Parts: sequence; structure tokens; C-alpha cells
Amino acid sequence: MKSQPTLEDVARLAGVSTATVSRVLNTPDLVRAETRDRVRAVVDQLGYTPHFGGRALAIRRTNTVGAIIPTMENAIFARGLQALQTRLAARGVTLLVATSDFDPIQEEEQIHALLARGVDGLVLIGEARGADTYAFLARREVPVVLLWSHREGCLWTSVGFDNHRAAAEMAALVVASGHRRVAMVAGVTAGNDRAAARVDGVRAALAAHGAPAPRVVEAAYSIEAGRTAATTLLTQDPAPSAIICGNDVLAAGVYIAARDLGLRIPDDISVTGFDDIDLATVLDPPLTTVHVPHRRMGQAAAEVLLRLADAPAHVESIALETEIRERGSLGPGPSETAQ
Amino acid sequence: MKSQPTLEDVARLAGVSTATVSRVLNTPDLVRAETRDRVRAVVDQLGYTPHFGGRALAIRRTNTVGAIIPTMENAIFARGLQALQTRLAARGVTLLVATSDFDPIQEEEQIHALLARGVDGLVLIGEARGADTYAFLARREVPVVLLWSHREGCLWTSVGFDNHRAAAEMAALVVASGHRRVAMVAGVTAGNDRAAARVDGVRAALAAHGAPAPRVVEAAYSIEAGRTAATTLLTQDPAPSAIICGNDVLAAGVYIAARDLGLRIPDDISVTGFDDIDLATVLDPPLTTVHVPHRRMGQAAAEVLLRLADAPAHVESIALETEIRERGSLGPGPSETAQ
DNA sequence: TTCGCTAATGCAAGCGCTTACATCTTGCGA
DNA sequence: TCGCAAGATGTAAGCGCTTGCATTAGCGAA
Repeated sequence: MKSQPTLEDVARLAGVSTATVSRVLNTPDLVRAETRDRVRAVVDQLGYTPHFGGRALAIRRTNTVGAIIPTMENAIFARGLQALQTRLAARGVTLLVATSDFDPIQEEEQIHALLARGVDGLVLIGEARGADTYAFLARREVPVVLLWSHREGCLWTSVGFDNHRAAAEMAALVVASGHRRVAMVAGVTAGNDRAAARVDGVRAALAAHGAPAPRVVEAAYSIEAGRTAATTLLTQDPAPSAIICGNDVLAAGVYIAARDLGLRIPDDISVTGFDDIDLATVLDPPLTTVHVPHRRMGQAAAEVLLRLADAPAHVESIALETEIRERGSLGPGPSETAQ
Repeated sequence: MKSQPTLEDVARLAGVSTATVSRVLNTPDLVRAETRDRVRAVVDQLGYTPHFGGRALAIRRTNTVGAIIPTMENAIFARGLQALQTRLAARGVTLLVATSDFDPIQEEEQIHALLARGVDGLVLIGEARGADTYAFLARREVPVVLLWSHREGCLWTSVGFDNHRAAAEMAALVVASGHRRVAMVAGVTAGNDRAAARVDGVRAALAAHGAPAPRVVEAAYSIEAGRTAATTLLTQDPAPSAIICGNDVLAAGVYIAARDLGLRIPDDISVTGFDDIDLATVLDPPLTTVHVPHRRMGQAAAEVLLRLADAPAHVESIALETEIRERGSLGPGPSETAQ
């Protein structure tokens, strides 16, 4: 890779000092129009791009924020990021994306990597991580926004929703539809506060409505894992009449399992999801699920982050609302119980 | 944000010179074990992370490569990137991801942004972009790998597959199944060589097999756009007996349109996709589609990029094979024609 | 014509890091 | 005991950029 032209190259060719070139690039008003044009011509001619490292060194900030998401394999996080990125880009801030593969160790490594890159702020998913990680973040005093979770009493600024409550509402709806033998295919709860909160929410709601405790099976974030988990649940006796899923991807797996077993949804088995990704509307029947405001979350995170970066003051967390989208995968409970 | 500890802070506290600290970090073998431990203790204590800009300035490379994908909204690109990232990370290289939203202007901006960040290489999707962009890349002599396309005669190193041929094979299969009234819901072809190649491939194959030219409707990359396009095609007279889709997302939209119109797949209408994303197996019936080796593509891109970064020599393009996955959405053509 | 003020530009000091080279220790053989 | 090589560490010169301050040019007013 050829060594890039530098400010000095431009300056020499334009017959000005490096200071002037720098000013043309950053504060063009301070430069005479004629000089400015001459410099800009040389910049174009040389295809000059300022060296990021040099710049970062001099101005001591990078206009960059980093986000660490569990995975890119599914659109669920990526989508919020798109909104975040758009919003940030409008303010001249670049977004760096890294993935942790749901692994706390990898997440910590990525935090270090991004911080080493001098990001001016950080977006992290969820609240569950080690105390030492939080201590590290606190010591660096880097602006951090937690996404996808919102819990009263959390010390860090978060933009999200109450996973526990949303899951509880869905469970309540399932019970209200007449189901008592309810099972759950949950996401992996270890190191994932969102998945855990959803399980707790479902358990709490079922208990509160006098339904038996659900059988809960955890599954990795994939259709295949959901299918396997659902097969287990559906082939046991007595089989559940409704399966609440920790997310839509798992629900898709449940659909396949049901299809394989010749069970019709919602006649033989009801299914609910969580997240409301595109997939939900494609499933047949369309999936009844919890709608999560991805985009608004991303946008809000951008605002919060920018405010946090400007003034180190504490910024209030933002709680967004979820909403159940009833679509057809949740039917009435079995008649023997209902009648 | 508190100003970070620097090498000098560490050096002072450890009672050594900055050079020694630097050596502890980069070439620990050159430092006496005792000194090394002392320095490391201080590093930990201070939570020191080297300043990326300073480092980049001094060593004149960043161990970073950038990738620009059209969108993160869908997993199709993200997935290949995950493989790319994993592979790169194993070699100590960080991946920066940016999106262009299918817009050449934005892509060009992102290229500049990434280059300004000093990326040592670039991954771009597809081959279609302006000559000036290519000229710029050539002048900078930055290693570039084009993903998702592979065409004989392309001057740039690419890792991908032949979209034209893959689409043609699918069209041939559709005709062989007995269909003659074939339509296509294609991706937007403007500025997208992959979408265009797929359309051309279908057209060529139909012509070669003596089938009438297909009606082609373009649709943006979303389920909803696919649904709209399919509704148009299905409600005209005569309606097609098979719809070939430019990608699986559009195929999902076709499923919804068919469902809304009370058409059964594949009895009333056959549908095929392209890409083989998870979605394809969830659809009911599972989608017959072209399987694309996402992961191998990402991995291969990583290898090529690393080789290109080491030695500026020309590296051969890599052609990967696609494969049709027959699953059930493609049925026999209408009997009136067959018999 | 000269002075004073503003606008335009240059000078040079750093920003945090690496690394060639210089310097200082050690340990060992003679 | 001394000399010397190898090992350990320090010194200082950049890497490309920004920016406070100094300098110069240009202009109107006195």
C-alpha cells in the first residue's frame, strides 16, 4: 500500500504552510477564498485524506462511538444499529461495530479494543456483565449507554424497555386466552439479563394468574435450537397447549417442530414470540409477538450518547414501551379446560 | 471523559522509560522478567490502554480492515462478515463495518471515511461502482476484495460466485419442472451488479429453453416490497405459474401475497428464492432456493485480504460454487401445458 | 505619509507511541 | 583482576495533525 500523501505534501504543492491546509479543511472561513481554492485543488489532485491517527492525537477525540452487539447473524440488533448509525452520521460521528458472540469475555476484549481506538462513547447491549467491567468503564469515565434493557434502579444510563413486564404481559394474555399448560422456549439466560428477565416475567405472570409453573427449556439463538427445544416440549406427556418463546427466532423453530409433528398452529398448539422481527409476519400463521421499538431505541441511544459526550452530567435513562401484536398464532386454550 | 493514562504515566509510576513500557507491551522478550512484571502491574493498576492514534502514527499501519455492506437490516451480508471477522481476529486484525444503504454516493463516502481511519484493506460488496471510485482505490493502492460477485475478466480481486449462472440454473430448473409462464420479482438492479446478473441469468435461461420472456418487477430489499410486487404479478391475466425471486426476502413477500390471495404454494403458484438464508427453511412450504456459501466467502475473503496486505502482488480471484436446494416451493407446471 | 487595526498566514510545540542508536550492567573467560 | 560481549534500558527523533501565538500584509483614518 503506497504511503499516503500528507498535509505537508499538500502544503508544499499549494505553496502554503501545513497550518493553512489544516485550516482549509477544518475552519475554511479563516482562509482567503483564493488560497482555499488553490489548496482544495491540490487536495483533490492528490486524493488526500487526513490521517486519522495524527488527527486523533492532535485533537484528542475521534468523533467515533463503538457498539458491541452479541451477534450480527440476526437482524435484531443490527436494525437498531442502523438507526443509531444514521443519527450519529448526521452529527459527523462514525459508528464502530463489534460483536461478542454472547460471550462476556469477548465483550470485555471488544470494550478494550474499542476504547483503545479512542471511541468517545460506547453502546452495550443489556445490563449483565461483571462488576470489574463496570469498574473499568467507570474509571475511564467513558460515556456508556445500555441498550435493550431498562430496569428501575440501574445505575447506568439505559435506553430500553422492561423485558420482565413485557414478557409478563404476554404470559397474562396466554392465560387469559384459556391456556394452563404453558411451556417456554427461552433464550440462554446465563450472562443475558434480557433473556432472564423474560423468563422471570413469564413465571411471575403465570403464578399470579394461578396457572401451573411452566416447563422452561433454554435454547441458543437459532431456529434450529428452537426447533430442537420445541420438539422436546411437544413430545412429552402432557404436552403444553401453548409455547411462549423468548424471541421470534426461537418461535420460528417451534413452527418447524410443530409442522414436523403434524401439529397445527394455533389449533393444536399456540405459539408466541418476542421482538417482532420481519420473520414474524412471514410465518404462517403470522406470529403473535411482543413488538419492540428497535428504531426508536437506536435513535434515542444516539441522542443520549451525544449528550453524554458533550456534558459528562448524568443523563436520565429512557424507558420505551412495548406492545403486543396479536396476529393469529395464539388461539383459545383446549376446550376440555375451557368448558 | 477523563484523559487517559499514557505510556509516560505508566513509565513514571514504574520507574522506567517509555521505551521500556512500549517494549513490555510489544516485544516482552526484550525486557527482564522482573521489570516486565513491575510494568505490567502498573498497566493493570492504571487500566492503561495504548492510544490507537499514537500507535498508528508510529508504526504506520492499523491492523484494521474495513467492510462496507449495503445494509445491516438483513442478516445476509452480516453473516459473511461474522466469518470474516472471526478469521481476521485470529490474526489480530480488527474489522470495521460501515453501511451504504445501497447508495453509491454513501459507499464512496464510507470508503473515504474508512481510508481516513487508515484501514489496511477494504471489503466491498459487488462490482458495480463508478470508474472514479476504482481510480481512487487504485491510486491509494489499498488492498481491496470484492465480495458476492465473481465474473471472468474482472480486474479486481474478487471472492464470490457467478450470479448469472446460478440464476440461470434456477430458471432452467423451473422450466424443466414444466413452467412456461414465469415471472420474476427482482432486486433493484440499478447500481447492483448482483441483482442485474440474476435477472439476466433468468432471462437468458428462459430464452435458451424456449420459454417466453418473463415479466420482471423490481422491488427494494424488503418483505413488504416483495409482497407488493408479487400482488401485481399474481393479479394480472394471465397470471404466472411460477415466480423466480432475486432473493429470499422477496420470496417471503411473495408467500404473503399468495396467502392473501388464497393461492397455495406450490399447487397454485411456484416460488423460488436466492441466497438460502434461515428464513428459507421457516417458510411453509420450505423455499426452494439457491444456496450461497456465506461463511466460506467470508473466510476466503479474510485469507485473500491478509495475503494482499502482506504482499502487494496480484492475488487470484476465488470462485465459489452455488447449489440449488430443492425444498418444496417449486411444483410441476400447470397440467394443461404438461399434458 | 504614518499609524493602528484586522485579516491572513506561518512557526513551532505538542498529542502518545515506536524504535534506531547510545549507554550502562552483568557475567564470564582469560 | 580486567576486558568484552550480550543483555537491559534509556534517549530522542520522528509519525501527521492541530492550534496558540507571532508575523506579515492590507487598508482606512488621521
